[in-house]
Amino acid sequence: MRLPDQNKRRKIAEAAVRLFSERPFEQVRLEEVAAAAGVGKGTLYIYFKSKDELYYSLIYDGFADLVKRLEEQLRASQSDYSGKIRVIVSGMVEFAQSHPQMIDVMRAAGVPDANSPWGAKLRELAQLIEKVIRQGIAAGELADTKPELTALYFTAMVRAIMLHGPREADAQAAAQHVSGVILGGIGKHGR
Amino acid sequence: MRLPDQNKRRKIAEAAVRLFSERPFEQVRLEEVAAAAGVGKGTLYIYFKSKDELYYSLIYDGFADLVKRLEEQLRASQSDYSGKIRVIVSGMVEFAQSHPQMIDVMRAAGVPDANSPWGAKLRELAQLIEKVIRQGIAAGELADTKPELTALYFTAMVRAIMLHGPREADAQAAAQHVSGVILGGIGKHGR
Amino acid sequence: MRLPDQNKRRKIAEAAVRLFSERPFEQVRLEEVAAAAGVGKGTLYIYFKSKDELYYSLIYDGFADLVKRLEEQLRASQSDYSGKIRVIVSGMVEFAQSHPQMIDVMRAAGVPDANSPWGAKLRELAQLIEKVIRQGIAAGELADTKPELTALYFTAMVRAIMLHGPREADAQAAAQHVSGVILGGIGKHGR
Amino acid sequence: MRLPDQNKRRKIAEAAVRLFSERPFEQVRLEEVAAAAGVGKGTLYIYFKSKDELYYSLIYDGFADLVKRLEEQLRASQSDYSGKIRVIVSGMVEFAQSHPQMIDVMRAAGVPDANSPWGAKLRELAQLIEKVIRQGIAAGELADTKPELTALYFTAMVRAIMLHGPREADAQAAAQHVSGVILGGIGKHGR
DNA sequence: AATGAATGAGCATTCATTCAT
DNA sequence: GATGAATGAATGCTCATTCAT
Repeated sequence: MRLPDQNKRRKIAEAAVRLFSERPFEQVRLEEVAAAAGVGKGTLYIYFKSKDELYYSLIYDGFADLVKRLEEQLRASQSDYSGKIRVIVSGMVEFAQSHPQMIDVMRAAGVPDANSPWGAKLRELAQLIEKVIRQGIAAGELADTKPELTALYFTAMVRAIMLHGPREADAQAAAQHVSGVILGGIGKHGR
Repeated sequence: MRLPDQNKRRKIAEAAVRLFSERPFEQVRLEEVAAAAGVGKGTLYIYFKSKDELYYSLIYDGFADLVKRLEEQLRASQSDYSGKIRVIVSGMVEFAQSHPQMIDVMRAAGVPDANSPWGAKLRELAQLIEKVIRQGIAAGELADTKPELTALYFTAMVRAIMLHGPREADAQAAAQHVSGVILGGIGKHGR
Repeated sequence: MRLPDQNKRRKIAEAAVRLFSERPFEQVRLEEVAAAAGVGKGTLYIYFKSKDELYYSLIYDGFADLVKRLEEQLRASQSDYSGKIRVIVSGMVEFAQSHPQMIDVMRAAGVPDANSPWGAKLRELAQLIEKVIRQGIAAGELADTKPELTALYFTAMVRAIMLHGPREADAQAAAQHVSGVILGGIGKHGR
Repeated sequence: MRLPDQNKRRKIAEAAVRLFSERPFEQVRLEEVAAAAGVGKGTLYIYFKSKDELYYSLIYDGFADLVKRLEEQLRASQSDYSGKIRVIVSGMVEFAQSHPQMIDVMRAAGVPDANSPWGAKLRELAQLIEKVIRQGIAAGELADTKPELTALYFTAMVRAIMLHGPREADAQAAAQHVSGVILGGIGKHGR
């Protein structure tokens, strides 16, 4: 008797992420996913209850991973709040780079149901960012009238660059730019 | 002999926009679109070659409309470049508000094929924004190292608010915030 | 525009009855039914909501037809109650002969849900028989302590002959035998 | 080395009979049977070659058991032929009562292939009954032109009562009624 | 032009059976 | 012997598209 192989689950997830990032949900056949993962079609159903569950669990895992990384990086960071903002943006860009699929996966997954596990994770990410901004404001280092909206811009901007930005764009340079705009805007100050 | 009835075409387009904004592409049945438009299923094929063509032509028309409005508003505007930026953001938010479907329609439509008509329109919008920024820089009023990236942020931020922003959010207040962040960032400039 | 063709519905029903009588429900593929009926697979779903509905509507129609025939034949018959019993058995055997499939179709359909339309029809048949027996009893011509059980024997006996009886068995001779056993059993023997 | 455990085989058979009597063949999953029997799915295949074999062997065993009981009861009985008929019907009803599943199991099992082991057993039952009738005729106690058909009625009538008869129906009263109808029909009425 | 009946490719999911452990 | 993870054939149903009327 073989035991449920978590390694196999990972192979399936990886194959699925790849395919779901290439084509929208409904155009990905589970048969392909199985073939790409090197398993039988039925095996998918041992590890995931349905196509939907497979799909959404990928998104959830992706976000959960990102949130976890950011929390660790923020905890480790000793910098001021501008620095923390840069850490967040940089982390998000880096994540988007090493998981190029996730961006597309997220694209295809419409507006999250607030109650869905992955919708909750997305909200968690926004709240993490919002918290940092508020702390920065309290520390007198940042100024923002609607941090909850600004938090949304982070993901939106990173996503925009990843999706539509020039392909050659050096990721860290892009991250710098995003951080720069968020922190300083494009208006000339000091005048 | 009846001529292709442009009025009927519009009724179909309106019904389609409504439905495509409620559910993703693959979940909208042409039969529903026909029913909602009050025409027969076969009639759709007189005015649109296929489901895809119907869908993408909606997006194209939406963007074309937006670009046209913005060009007019910018031409009419006498303000400085900060003001022009505000005009653009405000126009985009207003458009998103009066065409709440478009946002979702755009969401569902993956990364545009650069060659597709609607991809071209989207690019046109970005270039319009980029041009204003560059002119602002030339005029010494704005500062931005990568205007082509910043241009992307506009749509991304407006979209983020529309999709995930607090429902009560007053649209023009949100537009102000977006403009504010773009123009001034959230860092205290100590100046 | 073609109108829903009731002729086509009948062709489908006929093909389905044939196939369902050859093999049990789950072994009949709708694709075969469609092919046998000379229509496309999707056409089945225009006339029947699902495989189940197709199946049960066949049974219902079969029973409804039988009940209707029997009622007519009884109304036309001038004979005494023994004669009426013979009319019923003869009608049932004749029906089973001209619809050899129905017997098997009914076989596959387990115990009828009392609430299902076809369960109701089956009950109607039993009640029709029971009523005749009770009238015969009231007329002093028949004697039976449990007409509601006897009514059940009719279908059971006809079915048994059709399913397991010798193939050469002349149908009307078999009907005679069934009637004979039943009447011998419940007829008063002048003692 | 363990020997094939006949106790385990029986547990599987019991679980299977229960489930096959609740739902038709194709709706019973072997996984359930295994679970209900408290064994692993693979174990079923040690004791039964396939789902079909499991199923038909249940039916065979049921009929074999019934035939064996009837033969014993007939051998023990000292009564006349009417009495023997009553013994048979009573035995069948009793059997159906204590094996309520078998009735349904038999229902689901289409017309027996005459060559299948269980088809042969069913035939054996019919022949047992037929033989008694013929002996009764020879003894001048019964009269029947087609004992081979009458034999079929036994099972049919018992089955009808079990499947469709009123639930409250006292089993032995029902048996009496069946015997009564049959005997009234084939008994000499002193004329 | 307009219609909706007809079509059939396409696909998620189930489940009997196998086989590595 | 016993197990249950793995497999993939099999099938009901949907829906974009066509076309007879």
